[in-house]
Amino acid sequence: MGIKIGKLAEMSGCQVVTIRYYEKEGLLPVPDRSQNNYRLYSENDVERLHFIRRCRMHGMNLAEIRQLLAFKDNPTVSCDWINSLVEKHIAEVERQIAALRHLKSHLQALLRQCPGGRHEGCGIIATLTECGDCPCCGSSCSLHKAEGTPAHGSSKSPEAAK
Amino acid sequence: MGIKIGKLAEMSGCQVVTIRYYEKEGLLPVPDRSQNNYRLYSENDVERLHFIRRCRMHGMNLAEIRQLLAFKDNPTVSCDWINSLVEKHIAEVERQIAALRHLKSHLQALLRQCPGGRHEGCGIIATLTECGDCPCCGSSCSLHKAEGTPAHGSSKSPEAAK
DNA sequence: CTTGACTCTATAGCCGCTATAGGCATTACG
DNA sequence: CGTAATGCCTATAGCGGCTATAGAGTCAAG
Repeated sequence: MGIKIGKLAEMSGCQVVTIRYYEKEGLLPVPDRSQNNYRLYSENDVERLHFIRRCRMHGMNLAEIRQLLAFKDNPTVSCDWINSLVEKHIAEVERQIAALRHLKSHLQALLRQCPGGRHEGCGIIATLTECGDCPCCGSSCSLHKAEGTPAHGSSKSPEAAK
Repeated sequence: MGIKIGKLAEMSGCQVVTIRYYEKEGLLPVPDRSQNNYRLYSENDVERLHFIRRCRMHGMNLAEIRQLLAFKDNPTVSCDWINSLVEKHIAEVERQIAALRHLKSHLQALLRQCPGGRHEGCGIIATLTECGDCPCCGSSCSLHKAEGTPAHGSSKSPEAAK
């Protein structure tokens, strides 16, 4: 008892600022303070933070984690909704995998448009400029509509937790 | 010539605000204005916006699109870097697919922990609480580290463009 | 003449953090 | 004892790619 925030961060593999953020978001309880105003955590908090981190890695967002924590703290109703939640996530993951596979085939088709080394008339630019149906799957291709494809280009480098 | 922003939005399948946003970001040129201060676009702008949208659907971020547009406007150098860019995206997409597949197996494992209908001792909660190795792949499982898994839970519903 | 559809600007919010600035507390070393 | 390196504190702003809201001007139809 009396774990400081840096130690907790180390134990849970997340950042100090993230812990304070979770506190602000109401996922972690307001902790005791030492006489010099440092946050002091207990073993309970360690477990709770681990739970939160594990949920995050399973793709849960903070609102869902809040619900799960509320249930965990006070499991008065059936947990069927948790099964449904997980099923919903599985379906969403499957949707994303399908979208990414589709995207991949598009990108591969793009690559074939340009053999490289050329100084003008890049086939990739040309293909991206064309208004016609896509060479991969025609006018009904879902890439022609706004689809919930994750913007992989903007994902941070993992930088594996030290 | 003289396409108003609403029409352009309709033609390109994106929102009016998004067009203004692209202008602010320097992807679309500052357009002419009608005498009542409405933006007026040309066929060139239509093509440019289509190009941008198509790039977005291929997972390019705005910085990358800026580069592609600069090249398109003034293709003085070799386009090899565009091939590399697309290859980089393919690799990233593959990484995400692998991560999502892994995540899916985790979620499915979670589902098996709880047959449902029970009023306490939910197996999913218990599994997420446990500190031990994950039931799917042991302590070395990448889900135990911070991995660049897209937060599918927070993705907006596609709401397919009208 | 009012209603409704469209346009304009400016600002704030979304998510889950991450970064920065400025300051206090503790500890190690000389 | 001084001082430098940590670690902790608060508060605020920024990331990406939009989306939402507020408040106001413009225009055509009924």
